[in-house]
Amino acid sequence: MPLSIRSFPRAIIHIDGDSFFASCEAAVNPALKGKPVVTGKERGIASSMSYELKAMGVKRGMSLREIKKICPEVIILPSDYETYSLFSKRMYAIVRRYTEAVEEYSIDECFADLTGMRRSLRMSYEAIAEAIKHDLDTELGMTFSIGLAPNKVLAKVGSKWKKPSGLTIIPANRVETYLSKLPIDKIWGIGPQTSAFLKQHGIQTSLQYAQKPVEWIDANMSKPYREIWHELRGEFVYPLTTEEKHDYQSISKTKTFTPASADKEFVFSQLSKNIENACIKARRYELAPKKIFFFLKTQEFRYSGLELTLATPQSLPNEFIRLVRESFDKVYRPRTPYRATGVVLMGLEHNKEIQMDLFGAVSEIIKWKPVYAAVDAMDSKFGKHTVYLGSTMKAMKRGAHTNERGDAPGRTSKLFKGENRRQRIGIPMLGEVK
DNA sequence: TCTGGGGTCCTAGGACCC
DNA sequence: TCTGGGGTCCTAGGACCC
Repeated sequence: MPLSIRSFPRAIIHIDGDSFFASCEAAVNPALKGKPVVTGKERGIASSMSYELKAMGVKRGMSLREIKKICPEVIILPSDYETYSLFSKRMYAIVRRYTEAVEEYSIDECFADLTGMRRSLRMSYEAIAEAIKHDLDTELGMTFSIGLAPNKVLAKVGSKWKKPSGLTIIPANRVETYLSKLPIDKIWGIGPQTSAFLKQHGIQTSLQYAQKPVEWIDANMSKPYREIWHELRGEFVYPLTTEEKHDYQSISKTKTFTPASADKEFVFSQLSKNIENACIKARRYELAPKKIFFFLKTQEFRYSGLELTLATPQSLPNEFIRLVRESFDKVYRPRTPYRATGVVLMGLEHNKEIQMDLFGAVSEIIKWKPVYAAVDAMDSKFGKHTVYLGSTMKAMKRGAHTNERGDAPGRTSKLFKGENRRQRIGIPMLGEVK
């Protein structure tokens, strides 16, 4: 019995940039086209690689040393997220020429809802998908893979079906063809834990999962996996999130440093820097966290951390740094080499909602406000960390010669030429925060 | 996969209230 | 003082994604 006989109740496309970071690099520098290119130099492991390298068996996460053995003429580039984000924005803009209903899912992927567009565009869904692909490929100078299906999960199956540069259409009445040989762990949202569980119950393929009786699904699976089951059967469950992001549940900043360090002040300054960065982001979205979680990560990848709560939600780093300083010794173990620190800001409220009842605390915040407004203005003019706190200084100095991407001349993208974005002045003007 | 960095959502259980 | 039932909020931990 067919899973679903309805034709297209909805037409959802998923668009996925092929080898996105490596392709952006080649689009900016055409001399790289057709060459084995990998990004991730700053980490020493591959984050994105061109199809020339994929053909040789190079995979994400592989060490660059290993890749050099496989392909001695490989071109290794550091990640340049500013350029990639720019291409990402261009991708969204092109898709929006066809429909406003676009979900910006990640830097190299988006969903769009084409339902009802056949009439206004006088094109079939297939023709619309082809036109979008044509515009993306020619205008961005790289290829994209597209899936067209009745929902997001199946559109994802489609975009992965043929890569690179594929366009795969999965109508509801042909779902079985695509799912019958597709391993269940290839489905978006089904990870190693769930596929191991399903395997124990004799389920290997996506079709076997989709064909399980609803009673079995309800009795054995939690909500996310019940929803996936419905989508695999051609139903529309997951709506697109098309509004611009203006809210976060949490904001986090973590940074690894090599080599690991047992120097207490250095480790603390790394935390201080992460706090500053997280607060910059919170202010950009006008969010005020009321809780902070900070942690240290040892060389052995063990974590120790602490969660702290503020009397008043706010987004200026001073108070967070003071709090973290106070309880730092509860987390830090002397003579232990740490490889990373991180902070997570939680309980985020929109600034307007902050009540003005705790007079002392609020007036303290108000006092600092103009200072940070100026800091944010300088950052947007000259680049991040034009100005930073004294407690962050150790981290800034060391950053220049550790694994920071750095701002070496010549690596600044041509796309930002003249904008002076990467310039760093580094005046510790706010002084030490105790 | 010898391991970056940034997120989301769901579930179960406890505290507390009526 | 005890019991029953129901609601809300919060937290910790798990699983997954790019």
